[in-house]
Amino acid sequence: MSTRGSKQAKAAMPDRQSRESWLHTALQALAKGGIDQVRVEWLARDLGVTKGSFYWHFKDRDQFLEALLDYWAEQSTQTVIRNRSYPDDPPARIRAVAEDIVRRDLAGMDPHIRSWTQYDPRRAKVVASVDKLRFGFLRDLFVAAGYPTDEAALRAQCLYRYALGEQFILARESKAQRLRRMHTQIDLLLGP
Amino acid sequence: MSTRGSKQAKAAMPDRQSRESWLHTALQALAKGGIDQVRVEWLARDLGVTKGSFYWHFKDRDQFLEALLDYWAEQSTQTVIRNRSYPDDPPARIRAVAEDIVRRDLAGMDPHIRSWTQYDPRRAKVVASVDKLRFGFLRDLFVAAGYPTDEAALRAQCLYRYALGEQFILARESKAQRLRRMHTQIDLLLGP
DNA sequence: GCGCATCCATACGCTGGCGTATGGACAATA
DNA sequence: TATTGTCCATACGCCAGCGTATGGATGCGC
Repeated sequence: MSTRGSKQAKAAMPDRQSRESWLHTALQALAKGGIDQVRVEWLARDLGVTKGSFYWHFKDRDQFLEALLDYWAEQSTQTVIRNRSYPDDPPARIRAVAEDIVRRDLAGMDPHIRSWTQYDPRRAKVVASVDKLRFGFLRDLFVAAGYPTDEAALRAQCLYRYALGEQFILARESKAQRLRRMHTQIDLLLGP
Repeated sequence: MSTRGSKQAKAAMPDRQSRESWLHTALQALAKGGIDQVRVEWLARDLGVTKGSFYWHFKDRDQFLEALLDYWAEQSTQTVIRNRSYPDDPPARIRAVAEDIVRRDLAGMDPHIRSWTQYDPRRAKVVASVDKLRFGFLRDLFVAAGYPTDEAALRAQCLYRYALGEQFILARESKAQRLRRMHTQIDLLLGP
């Protein structure tokens, strides 16, 4: 889809570089104020350039927003997949992953993403695929912890929805509180 | 704050009536497309009137949005409080309430509300108060089911966050599936 | 040097949605 | 009937943000 390379596969860097910086800045803006904080001229100001750059890299705002959603999806899935030395003991592993979810405010933009995409089928599809991948990851953790697939799926769904809901509620609570609750929540899921 | 009555407390109806119809229509719009679907002229078209009416009832859009949030809070809390003949058996009661939460798409606008208000302290406060009330309601249900206060609070928080997360994910799943999962989720919470 | 491609600056037109000004339409009261 | 208050229609000014047109600036190949 993004074949802007002119001739061979020589150096696609200079283009992609700046293209990605637009997307990155846009994600920052989205995270802190929702989709209507993503304005071409505001991003340009943040980047220290003008709209001219934007309209060279992207056709228009709509196409940019599509790219932005894909970019978010890529970032999100990568963050899940990149398992950076979690413990081996399954329960401890689950706890570590959950802590990670809370710590990274990376997830803090989920509300905005979902509010933005919820009733647009094309966009909702992208979010759904991210959910699917995240959920699969969690479910495998519970499977590794010894639960049969159905039970594991159930508990993973519970945890995933809990984590999602968690982000939406507080916004004004300490991370310590969130972590504590998350732990007790996981204990509940790992118990019976 | 809304002292528009000119003389006595005779009939505040004609005014408030139309005022509320604006708010009601705005909530509809908000529910299906987020806060930037709430445009003065669009609401006017939906209502079959013109902006003239709007600016008679409200000072400007900002003040209207404030009123809208209050209106949402009122609706939400009323919906929770109005316990319309739930069963007496605590577990069954919890199940019934949870089903109610799923059935009414009333809750479907939570994502939009939260995305809209999340990083505005004044508005977040309103949402927090609604959360508090809803949560208290749920916690009391678990207390009634025999759990000590702490345990009850924990499980209520779990359920509340679960229910919240639930709304954000699907948007394209059948209600039957949602209900089934909600039930199994509650069984998990009522178990140990 | 020249030509060509990449990337951005400047300046402008255009539209959508906010807010205002003003004047009806209608009902109630006197 | 005249008056007053409530509610809405019409018409306009205004501006923020999108998109475009055009012309540098810079770097690379030859």
